[in-house]
Amino acid sequence: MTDRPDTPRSRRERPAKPALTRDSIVGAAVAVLRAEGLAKVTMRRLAQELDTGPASLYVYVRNTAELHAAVLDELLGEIGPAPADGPWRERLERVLSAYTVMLLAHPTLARSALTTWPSGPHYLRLIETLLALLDEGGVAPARAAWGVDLLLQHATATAAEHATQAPSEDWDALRRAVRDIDADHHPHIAAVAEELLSGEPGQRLSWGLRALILGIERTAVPDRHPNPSSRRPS
Amino acid sequence: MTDRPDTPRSRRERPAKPALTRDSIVGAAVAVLRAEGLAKVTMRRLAQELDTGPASLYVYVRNTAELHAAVLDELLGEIGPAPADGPWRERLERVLSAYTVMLLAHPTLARSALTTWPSGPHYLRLIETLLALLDEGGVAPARAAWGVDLLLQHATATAAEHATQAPSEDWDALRRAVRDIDADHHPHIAAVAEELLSGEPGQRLSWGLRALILGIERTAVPDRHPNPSSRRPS
DNA sequence: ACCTGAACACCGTTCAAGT
DNA sequence: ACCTGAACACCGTTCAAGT
Repeated sequence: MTDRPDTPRSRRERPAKPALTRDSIVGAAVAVLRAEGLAKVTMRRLAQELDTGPASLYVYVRNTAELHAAVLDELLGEIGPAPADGPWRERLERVLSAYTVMLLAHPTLARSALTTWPSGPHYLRLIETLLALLDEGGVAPARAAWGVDLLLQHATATAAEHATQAPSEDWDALRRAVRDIDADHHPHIAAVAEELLSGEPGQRLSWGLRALILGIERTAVPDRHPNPSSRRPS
Repeated sequence: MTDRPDTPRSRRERPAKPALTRDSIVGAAVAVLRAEGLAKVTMRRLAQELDTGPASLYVYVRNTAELHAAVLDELLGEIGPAPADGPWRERLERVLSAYTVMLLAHPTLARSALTTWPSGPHYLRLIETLLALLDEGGVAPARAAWGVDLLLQHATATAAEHATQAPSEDWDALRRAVRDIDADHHPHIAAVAEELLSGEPGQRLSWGLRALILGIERTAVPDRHPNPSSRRPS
């Protein structure tokens, strides 16, 4: 922040044009995300922020989707490490909740995370943490591997669901449709109408995660190399 | 298609301007979706298709998200009824697979379905079918109600994951990252690297659905009215 | 190699004015 | 009430030309 008079600067009006690098682009993207949401994290807006034209960004970032993935990985760095004590199930649930809560602050980012596979360092660290906890719980490695995918997908999709433009407008429509259902044509919906709509978001997330963990523990993954002699009972 | 000379028509060049109704808009949307994908199902394009200006569509459709939801419900009408024989688990899996396969043909539609809650008649019919199958399997109603949400979310998210613009580009990045992982820093990832990436999409979907169903069956939903005297063991 | 101005080909939505 | 032209305020991405 200190002004260094010996630094040559061609323009005096702006607070020093930042060097154009991948990091400076992602940094600007995170700043805009925080201040105005993902909708404003566009190539054009970032170019403006970095005092250049949109075309320049394409030297460092393949496209908008890749940029959003980089932003997500950056935010992922901010969820703390896994809690150290307590039963593994609870710790697993807490890590995934923290991930979901972070995404809930930026649901549109969750939406893009479902489509573009993140592969940054913080995402890999999260996967490592989840695998370690499942391993600690004695979950068979193959199930754990596929399970991580299922758990992250659930967490991400749960956050993404909240990325509506007009919040609770189509949710209202569904609620009305379920409440006013014709019991003759849809007896099962009518019977559980209240339950379909009940529950705090936090309760439903927690229930979903626990159901998933149980299912992962107890559902055998198909053999990768179908070889009768090496088949172990599961 | 027959030309009826007695029908008054102000313009002779176009094949008769269709009446502007919600149905004609959704119909045009489905046609464009089939021919060119959801990316082209825009207000402007539809207006052009219906020989009017984009502003006219807003009389019948609140916004683009609502339009996409209507399109999804329309397509939902085309997946046949639930299979009649076989164990309930298998039939449940088959209904959800059919839903997923339909969405896989239009992954971007799956993406929007995660955000905008559909509430059309065909979607309600699907929910009814799922509840009926879970009921047949003896799954407690409250678990079935929350479970339907989980199952549909999984099916939708699985399809949405395939909605990449540049297919298998970031997936390649993740695969490289996992294969080249540093075993010292990420021992668990290194140990199951192959499993993380293994499996046919169909196998993983099937495994995921079975894990979910099991978890739903066996995970108790929290009491809605916490009342000690009415608490039943689960 | 890196950077960019300008262009191409689009968007969603609103609003005042018409019928 | 229904419909619309025109405008407002944007997009992502490419490419030829510059340094």
